[in-house]
Amino acid sequence: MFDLPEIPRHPTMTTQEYVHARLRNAIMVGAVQPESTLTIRGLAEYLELSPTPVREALRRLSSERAIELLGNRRISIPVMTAPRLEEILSLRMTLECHAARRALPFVSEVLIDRMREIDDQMDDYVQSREFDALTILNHGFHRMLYMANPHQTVMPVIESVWLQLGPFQRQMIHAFDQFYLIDRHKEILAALRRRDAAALAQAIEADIEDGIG
Amino acid sequence: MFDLPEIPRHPTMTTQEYVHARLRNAIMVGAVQPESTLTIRGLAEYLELSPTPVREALRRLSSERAIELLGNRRISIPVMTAPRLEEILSLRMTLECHAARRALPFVSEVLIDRMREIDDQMDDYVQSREFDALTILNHGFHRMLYMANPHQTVMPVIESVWLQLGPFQRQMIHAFDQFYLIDRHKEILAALRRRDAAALAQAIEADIEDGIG
DNA sequence: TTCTGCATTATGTGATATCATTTTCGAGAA
DNA sequence: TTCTCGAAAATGATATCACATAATGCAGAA
Repeated sequence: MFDLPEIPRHPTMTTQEYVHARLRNAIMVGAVQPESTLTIRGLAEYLELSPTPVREALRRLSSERAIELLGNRRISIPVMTAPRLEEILSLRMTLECHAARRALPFVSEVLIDRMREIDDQMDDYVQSREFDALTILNHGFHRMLYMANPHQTVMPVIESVWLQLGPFQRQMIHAFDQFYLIDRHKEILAALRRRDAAALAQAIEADIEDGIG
Repeated sequence: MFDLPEIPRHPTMTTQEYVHARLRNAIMVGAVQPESTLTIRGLAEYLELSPTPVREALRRLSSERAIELLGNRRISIPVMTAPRLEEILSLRMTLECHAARRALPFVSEVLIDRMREIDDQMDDYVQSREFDALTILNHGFHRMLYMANPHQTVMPVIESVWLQLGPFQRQMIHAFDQFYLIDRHKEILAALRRRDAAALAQAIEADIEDGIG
């Protein structure tokens, strides 16, 4: 019925945080099918814990627009339509360009090197065809840039957009040739080294655009 | 201790939804002081209901970044600093310009007329100095424009940003002369009538900029 | 076979109980 | 007076329970 990839649970985590993180990860990498029927009690039984923390985790995911809590006892992954996909990708471009532009003044050579390391790791995962790990690394690559801005407030919003694109992650990442994505990352790194805001925005837009396939 | 403005409760609302709506409204109009100490049980007692729905509402508000659930049993309104305020306002400009640009093709004369009606109402509330209602109406004015886009996905994000600015709403709205805000609305309406995207974005940026005071 | 009611089951919501931790606050020491 | 320590109270997290309601499935009719 469910197949939620396991994630490590740190001892400091509350049960609700663990459920949230596990569901979030599953949705993000596209492991939850849009047509799967979710119930609070069903998930609680699957995870072997009480409904209370599950309900709280689901409510949070609903606020992050990863799922929809319909009034009639149905929980669903939002249905994707062509206009909605276009809308979300457009929002993603706007947000990530905004974040990149405002992070640029805080970007150091050390940071660029660390981003390049992630990109190198991604090349390996492309070889071994570990797509879920690839998705996580791709997000990590972008996150590292945007988080350079110590005052940033946009990161949670971007994460929410990534979540909304999650159910299509596997389709996109399978259907599409990965080399484009990687090349765009190289363009992003080059723009960062030159501290070229315009080129950076253009590279990020192209990177996101490629995701459409 | 608390003073949460009452709101109507529709019979279809769950308790959790009611608590969320009431707290959200209170934060949005700036009725919750940043230094006020919130507890789940304290709020539950004040609202005369059990802690369960209160905790769920608080978690949702935390996901919307209206409040922060600190690990050590403290719930707080995020502290505002000058760089954070600048960051949030910058994000608000980016988001609302994006939303406006993408709503413009769907804007009708009827919609513009309805926006003008809200603006007229605002003039009245300025006279009677009903600032909380003015805040709600101002949001309604903007929301009506952005929601014209039937596929929009950005509105919840903008609402989240409004929430984060909530604790400073009363300060801003008191300290600042309202006529600027109203004038900017007139500029927005004029740009809409001309279907002038550039002027629209400029007017919205100016409207948000004025909020700084 | 297909549709319609109705009894059964499943589900979400909210209240309550319990437990581990943190906070609070006062007594005694410095 | 101010600081330290520990007992008492408060708090958050989770499990469980009760209730209303929605979904399900089966029996009988068409």
